[in-house]
Amino acid sequence: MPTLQDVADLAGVSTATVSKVLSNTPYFSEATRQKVMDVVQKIGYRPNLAARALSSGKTNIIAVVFPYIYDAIFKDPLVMHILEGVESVCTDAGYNLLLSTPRLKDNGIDEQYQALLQSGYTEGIIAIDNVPYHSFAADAEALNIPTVTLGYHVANYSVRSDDRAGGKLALDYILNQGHKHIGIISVPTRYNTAIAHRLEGMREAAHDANTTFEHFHIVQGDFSSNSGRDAVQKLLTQEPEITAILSVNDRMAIGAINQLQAMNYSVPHDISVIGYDNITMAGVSNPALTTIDQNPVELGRQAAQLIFERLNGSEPSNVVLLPTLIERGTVIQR
Amino acid sequence: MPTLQDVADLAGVSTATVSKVLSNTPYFSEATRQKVMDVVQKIGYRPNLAARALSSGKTNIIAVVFPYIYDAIFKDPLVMHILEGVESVCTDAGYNLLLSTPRLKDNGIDEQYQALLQSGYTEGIIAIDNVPYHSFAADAEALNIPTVTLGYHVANYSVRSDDRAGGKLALDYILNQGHKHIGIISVPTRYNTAIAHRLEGMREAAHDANTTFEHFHIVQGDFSSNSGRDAVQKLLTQEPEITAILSVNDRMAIGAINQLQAMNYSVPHDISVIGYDNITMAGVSNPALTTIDQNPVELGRQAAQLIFERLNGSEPSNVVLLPTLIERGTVIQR
DNA sequence: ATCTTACAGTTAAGCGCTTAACTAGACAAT
DNA sequence: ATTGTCTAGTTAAGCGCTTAACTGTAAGAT
Repeated sequence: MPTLQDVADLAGVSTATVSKVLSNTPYFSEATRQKVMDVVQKIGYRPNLAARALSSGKTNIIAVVFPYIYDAIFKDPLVMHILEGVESVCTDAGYNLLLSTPRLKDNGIDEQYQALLQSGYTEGIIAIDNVPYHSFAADAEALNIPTVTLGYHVANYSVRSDDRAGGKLALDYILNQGHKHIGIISVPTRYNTAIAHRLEGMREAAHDANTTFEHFHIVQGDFSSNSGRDAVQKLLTQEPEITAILSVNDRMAIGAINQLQAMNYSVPHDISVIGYDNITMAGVSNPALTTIDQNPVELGRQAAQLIFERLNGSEPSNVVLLPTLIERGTVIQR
Repeated sequence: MPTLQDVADLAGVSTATVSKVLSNTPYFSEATRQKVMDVVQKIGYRPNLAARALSSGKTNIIAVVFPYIYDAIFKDPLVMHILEGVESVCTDAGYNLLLSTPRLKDNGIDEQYQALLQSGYTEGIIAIDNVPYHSFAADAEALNIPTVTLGYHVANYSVRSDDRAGGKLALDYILNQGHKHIGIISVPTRYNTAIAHRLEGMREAAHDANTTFEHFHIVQGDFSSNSGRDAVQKLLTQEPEITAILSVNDRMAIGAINQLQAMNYSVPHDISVIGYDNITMAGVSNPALTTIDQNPVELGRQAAQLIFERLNGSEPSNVVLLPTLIERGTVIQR
């Protein structure tokens, strides 16, 4: 593999000059630039990034951190869509993407993650950070690595979806369709701040509609569609008159629909269902699921943009994206 | 950030000794080992990987290469499951994962991908490589970077699912259930060698059952569930007596089911459907989809294992994994 | 008593870049 | 004629590791 030295020799200049030309640092003449670039082209020189990293600290690597916790992250389409957004911006900026999936250990520290942070490899970190009891982004910031958070942890430099608005949007919609007896499928919120916000939004919607959130029936699942099935059974024994079910994610909503159909309820005619996330499946389930879209690709994009702004020395402000309602076939007027 | 030199100074030994201790290279005494490790522990030293990479060529980075082509890879659950398997093995081996999504350019070369390959960052490459007209794995091998292929391209060092066996498995099953009038939803095979093999397997199954593949009706989709819907309509106008439909992926199968239901056919009573891939949705669709599972997580695992064997200097042989039939609710006896 | 051999550790070069500090010429201003 | 400033380039140090080559000691073999 050709080195800078090779280029310098062939072009008849010093390595410093080659380096300057390649990084567009003054001062050099147009003639020299040409000479250098010709050689670069000819021998197919490309810089050794490890050497550059060691010497300059610029690694051209952004790490995306997905904590490997309660839920298999590789099964979560939301995560993948975020990754898609991050990828597109990083690629355009000429950066490489490193995937880190730290585990939450008993002593609070994932050795490997810590080693990565201290390895000098990561110029910046984008971390999904919505587990209440540990912030992987904070680990990075502690080492002065520029970090952007997706979620609710660190106040500085974060992008997130407005889950409160999303929760409100969902319940507002259901209430506006005239539903009174409503069931909610949630998860234990200590696992997930985002979900807590969605419930807050629902509480707000209830209040605005002059009813109280406590009036509704709420059962806990664990994000899986099976837990959605179970939830339906609990819900219907608690309150057989339910006409609408809100789920805090689509998978449980789809599980709920399947269970309802198995119990010979018709969706939406007997019972309406609304989900949250707009996963692919929501568009092709039967009937197609009405749900809330967080626009996760855009979340990822914005996060990547924020990182680059930080790397360029500016102080970007947080971004909060508004979710949107996707009306499909599982909610009707009552 | 503390350096090797710091450790050496504090432990009262040379950097060479520290390096030896950390890499377990003989010769040093147990006493020295203790001294060094104590200091390492105390000041929280962790090696700078860029420096190590420059000096030794070992970067601790494996790149996973997903060509960004016809289909948005971040939407493909198969890719994600493979990634999951790769991740688990790499993490256990203490390696970091770099994600590369090269584009297929007109001149055949993705500058950024090429730059990555020549950057010295990647110790090994795992490439999904099933686009017939370009091998990204070959690009890497050309630069002497150990590569493992997922797919059909390079003969040396590859892991793949036995798509021929899978195709045969699917059609055998349908034929054994007594179906005679069969429709097949495929895609243009010049896009995808794996699909071509599945069709080959079906051809074999037909032959074994003393019928001919040409006897069946075959229509082309594009992997999307919408194209599955369209396919059903074409299929039923071509041959209204169809009692079973094979799709080469689950998404089209699910689209097909939705369309059938919309047309008031009952699945499986009027028409049986079998998919391929066993995506999450297959388990929770209604009725749940009978399909073929490639065990993609294991594919990823095996690929990672192969890479590490290559890095350790051995010459592993290719692995071919057998897919399995997942019997659920969309196929019945006729 | 001498020669090996094994062990414990050090010295120093070098991986391929970047960059601060320097040189030297050309031109403008005083 | 002197000083200052700008431009175009070079020299050389250094980033934090690894590793080949070397030194010195102690034990074992003859």
